[in-house]
Amino acid sequence: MAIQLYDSLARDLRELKPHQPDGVFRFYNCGPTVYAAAHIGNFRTFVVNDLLRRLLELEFDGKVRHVRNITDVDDKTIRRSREEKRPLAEVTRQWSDKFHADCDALNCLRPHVEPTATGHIAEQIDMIAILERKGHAYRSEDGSVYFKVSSFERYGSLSRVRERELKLGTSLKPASADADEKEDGSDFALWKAFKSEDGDVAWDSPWGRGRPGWHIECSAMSKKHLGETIDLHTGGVDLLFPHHENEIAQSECCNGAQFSHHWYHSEHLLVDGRKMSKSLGNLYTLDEIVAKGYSPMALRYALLAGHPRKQLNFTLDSLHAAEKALETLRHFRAALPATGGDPAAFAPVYQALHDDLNTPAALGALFSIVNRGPSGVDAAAFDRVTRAFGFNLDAPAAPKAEVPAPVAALAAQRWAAKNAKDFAVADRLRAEIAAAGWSMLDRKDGYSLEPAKR
RNA sequence: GGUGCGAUACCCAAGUGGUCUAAGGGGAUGGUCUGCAAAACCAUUAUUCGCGGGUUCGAAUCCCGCUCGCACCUCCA
Repeated sequence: MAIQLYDSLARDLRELKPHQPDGVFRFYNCGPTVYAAAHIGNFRTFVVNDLLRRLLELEFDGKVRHVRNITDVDDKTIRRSREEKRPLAEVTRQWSDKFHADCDALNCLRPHVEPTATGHIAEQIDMIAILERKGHAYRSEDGSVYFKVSSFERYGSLSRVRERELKLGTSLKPASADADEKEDGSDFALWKAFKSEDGDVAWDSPWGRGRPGWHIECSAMSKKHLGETIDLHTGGVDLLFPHHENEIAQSECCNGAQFSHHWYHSEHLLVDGRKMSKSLGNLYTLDEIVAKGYSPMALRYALLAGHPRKQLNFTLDSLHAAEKALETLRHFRAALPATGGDPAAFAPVYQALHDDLNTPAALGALFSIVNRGPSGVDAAAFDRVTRAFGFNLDAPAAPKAEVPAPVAALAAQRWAAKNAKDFAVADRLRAEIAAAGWSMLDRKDGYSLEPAKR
């Protein structure tokens, strides 16, 4: 069964397939802005895209070209660089590295190409120049260049922004900082003239010194690395408008060709039923999750436990559930015979994944198989299916915490008491160890200590 | 004000006209095992799907109304 995926532009499920004669599936995923550690909401999008990438590679026999950019110049990165009095490149390098480390921990495959905005200034300038030449862009007094939205008939087809604008109450129309420079409020910057706040971040261009606007980078990098027309463009729902709407306008006006055959947007993560925000204190990074004793793999599982096109309410309970579920999969894998079994047994799992990335249904189908027991299950087929999900079952469940000396001493005493069959003392010591927040696990030949489970 | 999404057991979450007396995970409870625990394994845990109408032989699923929640509306994945 082919992969069916919701298309945000067509507003319907559509089959994913390569459109170029070489049969390579071209896939662009809007990547992170590297000015701080990414949070778990960002990672939901990247984990979902990683799952999609894995399914595409299975479906098209590895003929997939996955591009995910890094936004390394924008208002936020510049602000961070100035606040810390460090060069922009140093700041963005730090957070790119951190992003990569986090993605590795979450078992996300590296994209085949990971272009940066600063590495594609010339390509962006080229596109802007073409847009200006074709009459889709204009210069303002200060040397900025704006895209003329009214010059693109189909503008708003992705987000239906036209309908929205018509009905928009005037009171809510926000005053944009550069409103005076634009001919129309919905026009957007292609090139931003240099301002003193930009410090030393500036490039020469036909319009003077400045820097590219945000939207143009994806159009330029997509064109360079995948061509004028791609098979799929993805990102979080927040990018639907204005970012992707603007990308379509720029790319199609510049190239005179359809930009992407398919658009996909994954929904946002909520934390404890609310939007993540610093003021609510519910914004987590991967490091914070790990510090709470959960594994990155559990986070991956938890992020896939809800349907990607539905808001997912993330809670620490969901990480606990994920950790347990992964443990069940590990035990099941260990119980599988080396060979034999029906390789087609996991078809319902793939079927659910191919049906618009229905990860909850797919996990349900997987556990239905697991619950029937290991006999007759093909180990290699099981490994393929866990690899498709991107679950690395060899990854440690959780980092080992250091046992405090007093707890270790109590444990040694209890082990001695137990071996002396002084069970009253042994039980008392177990209770003390538990009160200290630890569990003592007895085996025939010894014992180990673990932080107490909730 | 506009746009979109959602409401399924204690929590999370599939299912969108009959195979649903509703998948799956967590939790809880009981059992096997264990000196006792833990882990593992086994079993149980919604005749019901926000509320009220309607359509249909048949509805969690379609239609109408209502209530509640969430998100988005110019640079946030």
